[in-house]
Amino acid sequence: MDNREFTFFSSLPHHSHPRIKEMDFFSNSPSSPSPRNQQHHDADQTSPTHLTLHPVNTGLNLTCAAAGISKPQNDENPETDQLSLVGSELRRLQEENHNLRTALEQITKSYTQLQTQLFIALQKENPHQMNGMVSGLDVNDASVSVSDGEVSISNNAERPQNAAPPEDVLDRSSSPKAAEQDHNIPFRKPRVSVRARSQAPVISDGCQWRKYGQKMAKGNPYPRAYYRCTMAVGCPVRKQVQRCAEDNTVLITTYEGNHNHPLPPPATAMANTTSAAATMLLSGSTSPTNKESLSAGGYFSSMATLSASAPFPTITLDLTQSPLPLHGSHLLGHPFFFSHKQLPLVQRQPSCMVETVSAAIASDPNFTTALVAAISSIIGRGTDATANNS
DNA sequence: CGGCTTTGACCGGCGC
DNA sequence: GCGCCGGTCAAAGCCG
Repeated sequence: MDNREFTFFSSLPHHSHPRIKEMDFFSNSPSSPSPRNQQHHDADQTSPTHLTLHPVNTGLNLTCAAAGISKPQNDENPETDQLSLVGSELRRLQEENHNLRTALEQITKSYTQLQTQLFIALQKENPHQMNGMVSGLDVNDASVSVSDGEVSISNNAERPQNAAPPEDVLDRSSSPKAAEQDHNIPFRKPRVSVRARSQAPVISDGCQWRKYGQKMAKGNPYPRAYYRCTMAVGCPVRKQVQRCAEDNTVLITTYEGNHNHPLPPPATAMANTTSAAATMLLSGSTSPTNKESLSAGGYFSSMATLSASAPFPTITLDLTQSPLPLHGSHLLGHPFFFSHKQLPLVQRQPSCMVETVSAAIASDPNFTTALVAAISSIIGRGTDATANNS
């Protein structure tokens, strides 16, 4: 697996350091090597009570620390000048930060698109090799597209050559044989599988589900339950819930199909974030080493895989590493896995995506739940988008 | 009474 | 062709 994404994103903090170095507001020395050192300076020199500066709230603490400095024996004018200097520097840095974030957004977007295009091009150029890599996908009929940060996973074998509205796609989902007869191509539905630790029989994901069956699956002592989405009439989305045979604390939820209705707010909010995750997952694998799965380059390699070993192309998210691998070395650089504590002041991502995910990871115990619903929606929107584009 | 779960029957795909 | 298996159906029962 290549580490280009890792290198790309993990380089961000390094790039940021020289900028942050200029933001040593509290040190008498104009050059502090890092925000961490900045904190030490602050605690050691200006606050005998070990005033700690949270990296995210540096601005707030800056005000407090500056106000807390009482040096009556010193002349007031140099301090005022210093404050004004700090203020102007802060404004300059904010502007610079804005520019950097804009540039980063653009670069990230371009990079993701290029990765996707390269992957598709490689598939077409070397179908035999790629067939070995994605044995379950009909390479010539599978496509991955990214638009506006949203990923579209589609298998053109599922739909006719002429344009078809989402409803038609959904209809075919319920009658796979018809699609197979029409195109003489095996029908494959994309799926999203989420592994999460839960003692509950099922994780609530904001949608309403109705159980319509339960079976004992081979090789697993735990029954597999079948659910159908009942949030809207005729919604074809289904999910299977089963405990992991090896670890009964792990609940495996597999989603299939496209919602034909708006998602609940929690799922909708997370949909954008997980679409980014899926984008990274799909775009990071131009040279997979595993023949059965396309592992996400860099950040998602430890928790998400795109498996095409059939019969269904399946994205699997492993959320059983609890807590989430926020402290894993190669995840630190990914926007998806930024925690607030690790975000330097000027490197907070501009989109609400990062805010939402970071907050969810850090504080929301239902993160997994929301994530599940969101991923489910991604597959739906992706297929719909591709169907509409064709 | 409507919606949901339960559970055995049924169906189609697939491998031998 | 047969049996296995996964997935779905639908009748019966439960529950608020």
